[in-house]
Amino acid sequence: MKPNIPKGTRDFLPEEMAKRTYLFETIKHVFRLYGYLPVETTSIENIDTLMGKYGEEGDRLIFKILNSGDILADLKDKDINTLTGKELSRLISEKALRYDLTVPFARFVAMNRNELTFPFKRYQIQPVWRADRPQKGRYREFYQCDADVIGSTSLLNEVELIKMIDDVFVKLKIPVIIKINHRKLLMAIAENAGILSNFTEVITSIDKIEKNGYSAVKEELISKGFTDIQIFNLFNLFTVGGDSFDEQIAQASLQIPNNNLKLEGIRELELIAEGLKHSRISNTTSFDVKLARGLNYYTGTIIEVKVDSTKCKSQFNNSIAGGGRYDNLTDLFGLPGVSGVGISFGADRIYDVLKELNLFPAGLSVCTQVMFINFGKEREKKCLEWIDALHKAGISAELYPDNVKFKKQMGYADAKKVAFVVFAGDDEVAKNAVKIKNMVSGEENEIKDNQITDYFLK
RNA sequence: GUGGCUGUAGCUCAGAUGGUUAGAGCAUCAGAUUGUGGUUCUGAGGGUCGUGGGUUCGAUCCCCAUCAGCCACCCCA
Repeated sequence: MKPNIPKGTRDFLPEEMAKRTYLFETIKHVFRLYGYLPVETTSIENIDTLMGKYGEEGDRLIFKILNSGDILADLKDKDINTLTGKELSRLISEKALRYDLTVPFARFVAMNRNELTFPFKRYQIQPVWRADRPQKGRYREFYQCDADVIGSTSLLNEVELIKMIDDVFVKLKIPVIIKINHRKLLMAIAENAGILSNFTEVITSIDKIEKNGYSAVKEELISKGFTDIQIFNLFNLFTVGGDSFDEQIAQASLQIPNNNLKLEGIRELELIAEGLKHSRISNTTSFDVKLARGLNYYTGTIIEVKVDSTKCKSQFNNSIAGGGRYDNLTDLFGLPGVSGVGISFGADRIYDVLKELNLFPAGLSVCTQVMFINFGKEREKKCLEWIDALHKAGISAELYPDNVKFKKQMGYADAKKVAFVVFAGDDEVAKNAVKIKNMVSGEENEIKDNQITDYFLK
């Protein structure tokens, strides 16, 4: 059969793995620096854990796992023709691949509440799966790198997470814009426009203003059944200007009529702005009333990160990190009153940007330091002893496994970018010596065979 | 789920108004070079031209269908 992998998935070669490891280690380093602890959760979740948490579109994109066994036997009492697609799907699929790391984490917290000390700060780096149609910067299997604080309503957490985003992208040398908004402000706007009851519908439309413009979004809202006057009232509140984060919040505060939601939202944003002032953020932070984010579970601060195309020549337009506060997620798993806030780095998209901008440091791939040429059965034994000594000294070394012609062995060393090749053939052994060749300079040195380890430790 | 573009060697791509045996570069393997790689030279292997059907004396090329990939929308990391 032809070897193939499902669309939207990828294998990684050693060279790519070296770069991915660099990326993951950079992010992990920041997570640890701020006191976040690692956890992992299962790849497979019960389907009920995931369904209904992400919105209608999210549900559609969940990868479902077909029940094992004879599916028809399980259905024998049901009339397939009277079932809806949804009902049928429930009967033949009880498990699914995780769609993100946040919802499984909420489930994890609710399950392990007695083992955890709150506020609990965790990081998690694992793949997630989405049954989306792949395209540029969009994969069906990709890694998320999440950091969340759960069990604390303090806005210091928001400040910390934004600072962590900044730290990561400073380290990676990617200029970014960190966009910030607040769901309560959006709700206040929706309330003032008299459309709060359709909030989630409005949200997804608002999110498109930045990309598609007001007129396109207006059309969409009309098709969703909103009236001209409602849309007018809605858009009227979206004309916030101002240069700095502070000014933008102040302007929004003037623009949006007072109600409880608005006052809370503004107050929280002001506290975050205050905290950020003392956090020495390098990248641009920007308040954006039009930022909405499609995930259902956010209730407070929302954050989205994009490449700052004014400061680099990146064409990458997708968000590369995102996050926000969710007040009721653990509630769905029987643990009420525990608020959480978190961020998620999209490792694969960040990888694409690093590649596009040529920002990977040189010399990332780790390779064998020393390779011994295989001169046959008699000579192998001594090589194994020398290699053992090198390994004990922490130097990576290997013996070519077959006694084949040198061209082949040297070609292997060359392709694998081995730094040094050691010759211990008849000529050298007669003198209790070995010849060491530097594969970069081509220079060769003959040394006593009891000094091999010292030579490489130098 | 909706729309557009593309399928020729392991990879990147040529190709002819429809006409014998479908090419190149890179990669692979072998030899020049039985104790020296990255350079060079020589040679070799590798293709049911995505799949199925139609038009035709004849299709890799034209038509239809189908599958796959890419891109955009939707949504998101």
